[in-house]
Amino acid sequence: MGNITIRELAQRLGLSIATVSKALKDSYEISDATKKKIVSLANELNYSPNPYASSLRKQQSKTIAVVLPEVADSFFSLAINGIQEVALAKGYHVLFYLSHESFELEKKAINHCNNGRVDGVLISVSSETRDTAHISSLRSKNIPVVFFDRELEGYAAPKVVTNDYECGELAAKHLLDKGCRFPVFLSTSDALAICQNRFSGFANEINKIRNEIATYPFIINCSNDKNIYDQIASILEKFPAIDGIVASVEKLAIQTLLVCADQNIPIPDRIKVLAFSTLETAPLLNPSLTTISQPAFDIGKHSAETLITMIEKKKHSITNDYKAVLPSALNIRKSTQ
Amino acid sequence: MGNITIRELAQRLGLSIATVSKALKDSYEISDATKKKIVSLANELNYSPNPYASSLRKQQSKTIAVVLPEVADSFFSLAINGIQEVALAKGYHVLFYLSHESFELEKKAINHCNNGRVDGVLISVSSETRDTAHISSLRSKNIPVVFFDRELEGYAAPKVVTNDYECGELAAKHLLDKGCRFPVFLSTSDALAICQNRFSGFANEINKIRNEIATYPFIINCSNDKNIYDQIASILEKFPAIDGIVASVEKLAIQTLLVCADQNIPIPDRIKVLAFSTLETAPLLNPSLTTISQPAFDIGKHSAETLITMIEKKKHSITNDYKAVLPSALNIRKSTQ
DNA sequence: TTGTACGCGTTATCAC
DNA sequence: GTGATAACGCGTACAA
Repeated sequence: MGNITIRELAQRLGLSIATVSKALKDSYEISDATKKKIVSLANELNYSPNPYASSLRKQQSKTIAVVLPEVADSFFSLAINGIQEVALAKGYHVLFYLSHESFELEKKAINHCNNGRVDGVLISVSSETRDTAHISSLRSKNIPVVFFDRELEGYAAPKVVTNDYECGELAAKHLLDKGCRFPVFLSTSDALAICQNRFSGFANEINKIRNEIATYPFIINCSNDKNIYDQIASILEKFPAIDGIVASVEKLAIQTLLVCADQNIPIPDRIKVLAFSTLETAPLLNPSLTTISQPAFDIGKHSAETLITMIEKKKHSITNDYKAVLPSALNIRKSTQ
Repeated sequence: MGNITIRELAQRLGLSIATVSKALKDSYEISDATKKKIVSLANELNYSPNPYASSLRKQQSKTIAVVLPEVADSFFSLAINGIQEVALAKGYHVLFYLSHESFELEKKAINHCNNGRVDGVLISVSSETRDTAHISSLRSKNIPVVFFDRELEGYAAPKVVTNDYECGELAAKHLLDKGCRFPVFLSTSDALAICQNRFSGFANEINKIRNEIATYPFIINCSNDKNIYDQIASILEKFPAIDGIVASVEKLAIQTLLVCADQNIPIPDRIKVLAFSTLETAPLLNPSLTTISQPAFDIGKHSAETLITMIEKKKHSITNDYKAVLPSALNIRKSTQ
């Protein structure tokens, strides 16, 4: 509205629009004297260039989109911090879209990115996501995409992840070491690469001693977001032999602990619990929670750096098979003693 | 780039740009026949209008900014969910800026909003914020601002908050009830209205019985973000009489619990702890944590609704003295038994 | 019912 | 060193 424009500056100073524009960008073509006049008036009037006019002209928005399932989750909120740090440093703005684990919402979000609104997209896919057409459509418009954490197996794009397979092994080993005979892996989706990989590592270890172990479910999918609590409760009832749980994501961990608390299932005495999580309160829980903690901040940071490199270098530097693997750490606490 | 434009659609169909534009908006001026042709081609080519061109022309961006101190905090992450829900429903995009409790970063963020980039701003101020000039500058450009949770006392703008004063009273009453003689209030900033109000209520209760109580610090500011842990540790050392703590924000609560755990200070036996917090793990902590939990989601939701109402109704409906107060709840758990 | 033409605020090219 | 002017893609008076 009452916004001050470059044209107005020009008129007030009796100069041309072009001169003002150049002066504000400190072009060598403009004399120091007029530069000074222009800049000082601009400051005085608190002039700020209209970003959308500029975007339209330059065909770039200096904006990236971040599409993720949830923000009320310690992993994602830390990752966001990393993303924001890079964005701030490089002069990018950040648009957020939450999928809430819904494929439809994710598609909708991606479609908002298809028209010049953003220069690139950072995505951690929903647990429902199987199809990749929506993401391919970004590529067809030359909008770079980087996956972080929750990638899409088989889709060729740069990815920043953690060493999920090894951590799955580590989790299983730890539980077996601590005497578990019937550990089970709680998955949040059979399509997510992070779950698949974490489980593969887990299963690999379990299989080494499988003949010792009776048949019971190694993996259980808690897909429907609504009643995770009930699902976990019924699992524990149905398979009383279960003496170890690996929660593949934070939400499953918290619900597991709630179920055990409500049903007076002693941890670690009857069931040992290990969670993939960056929960800050893990050491304060009752009992303190053994976790495999991802380098969330660094994953966010590195993925944003990767994306911006692609945007600015026009993808020559980073290829679609680029994959950064940042290691997680096992933090042993009382829930698995 | 290879982006498909309205002009291209027009050329392919041998129509004018105006016709296409109108048809895509389902204008009554265009015949059904040509509408159909246009829409089907648009779909086929996956046409999506350039939002920045549209913003420029319409002088509105359908975008709001959210400026807040932190996202790795359960209150803010839940509030974000509320904001996003409304934004999605009303067709707005959301740009996030984190201040990390820094006034400079907050100013920088606000300055990005000063030029047509956003139609309105939702803000929860940093703990360093005292000056209001940066926010006034938004108003001078007719960009509506709504405060949520962390408002600025004395600055006339719509606000969505919780009943901080009453909750401060409630906190004090509860601790006194449970036998505390020397409860202390941990504040994160002496300038934040939420801290002032929570403390005022707290102090009001304490003062009722003040003559019974020796002199000790009723309120302590943990301002510097870096070493909150150390600050709390030294407070507890310096004032061993302290037998109750009210943590005014989540970060202070967690650090308090960590200090007590490390120093083997038994909760609630030696010190009772109550936190303003929406921590999902509060019931799972050791001991479970008594909280005053804010309606974070609803605060986010209502503030976004308020902002969008102002944007669309051009402020006639909502005045600067608008203030919505959503009540918090006391959840009594073991940390204060 | 459709088309012409202009402007939103910038940037970039080219002429002076 | 400075100034016209043409885009960028869209929306909308106003003609036709």
